[in-house]
Amino acid sequence: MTDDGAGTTVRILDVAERLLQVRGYNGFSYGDVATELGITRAALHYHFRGKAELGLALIERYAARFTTALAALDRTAPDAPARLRGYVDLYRDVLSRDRMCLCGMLAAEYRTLPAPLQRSVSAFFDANTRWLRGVVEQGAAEGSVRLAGPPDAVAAMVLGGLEGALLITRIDGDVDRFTAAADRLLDGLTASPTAAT
Amino acid sequence: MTDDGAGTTVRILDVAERLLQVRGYNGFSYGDVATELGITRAALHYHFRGKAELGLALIERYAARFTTALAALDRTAPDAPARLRGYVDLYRDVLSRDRMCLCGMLAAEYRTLPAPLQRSVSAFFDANTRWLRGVVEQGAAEGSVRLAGPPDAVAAMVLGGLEGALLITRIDGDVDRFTAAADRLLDGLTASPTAAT
DNA sequence: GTCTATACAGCGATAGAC
DNA sequence: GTCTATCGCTGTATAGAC
Repeated sequence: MTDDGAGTTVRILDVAERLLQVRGYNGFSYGDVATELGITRAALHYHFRGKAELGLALIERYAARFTTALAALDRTAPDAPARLRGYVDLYRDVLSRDRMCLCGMLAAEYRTLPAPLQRSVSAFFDANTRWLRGVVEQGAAEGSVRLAGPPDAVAAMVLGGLEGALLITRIDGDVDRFTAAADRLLDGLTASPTAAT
Repeated sequence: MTDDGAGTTVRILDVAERLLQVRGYNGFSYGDVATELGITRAALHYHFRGKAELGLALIERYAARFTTALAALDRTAPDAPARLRGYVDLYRDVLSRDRMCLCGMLAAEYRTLPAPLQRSVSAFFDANTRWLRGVVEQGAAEGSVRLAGPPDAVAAMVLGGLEGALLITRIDGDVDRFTAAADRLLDGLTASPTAAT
């Protein structure tokens, strides 16, 4: 391979990603990352010109992973309700690792971010909303999803609902409470009132 | 009155509150507040021993205001659906001033907060969840709310859904998108799929 | 590719004058 | 109640040795 041997760049990304998801962009420093890796801050500047570049790389890697996961759901999930359940699972996995969604965290700090990061965060949510809108439109067409409003509004509700449930339940790390809240969110969409989980 | 003349303490709280709701706890400094008020950082330390004490005062004032607003809803709103709509309005008002919910912001930064702030943030969400649970239980009893699961889970869904919708729509300040998403959140609760109210 | 050394701005906080 | 002055620490970032 043509990487840098031990894959220092990847190890930096891994550590920084965890710090960003747990503490936020303004809550971790180059020093935190360097200390944890046993290298110096100066060494970090070799791999990433500055904190903004590191942050941008983190968003892009995260968004790429998400895109892959959504494509996998498109392939494997048989129908819209299954895709929505799979989408919820993506968020629950984040919570079960004691983290906030990387872009949800950056959404809170949005006004303090360098412009390129703002653009990437915004693009992440646009892509998620588009995917969700497609799923609920498909579900409405095949009769498995009940649309009580414009597909865009339903997509925004699902996206916001999951980000918010993550934000709140992460306080005490209660995965069951997240799951219960997410189930209520979905069964207003996918279930007839008699078939609750 | 027995205040400090021009009400400097209140003016500090007002400025700091806005900075906290827009930039987050780790995104503003004593210097930011002092500069905006035309005083020095040292003067700030006269009114608040440190940033943590300022933060605590901000949460407590915010929570007290919220408690007052919820009590007002209990008095003025005729039934559960009206109370829920009034609750949504509280969040929309925050968004229309281009801010994030103060405690929602602190929830994102939770892991970086001093312990007293963590306790206060946690208490804020507990109080909101209790109030929402009471409202949906009342609504279920009077037949105006359809409970698809435990009242606690429904309350968590509403709270998380609104915090998340706020978090996401604040990116481009789209109040209409927030309203649309919040409406979808509520009409899964207050409308039956076969017969809207 | 990683280091030492360093620069410089900003942070929260304190002491003491006015 | 606000100021000046100062402290100690941390922040990001750079230059240049190895």
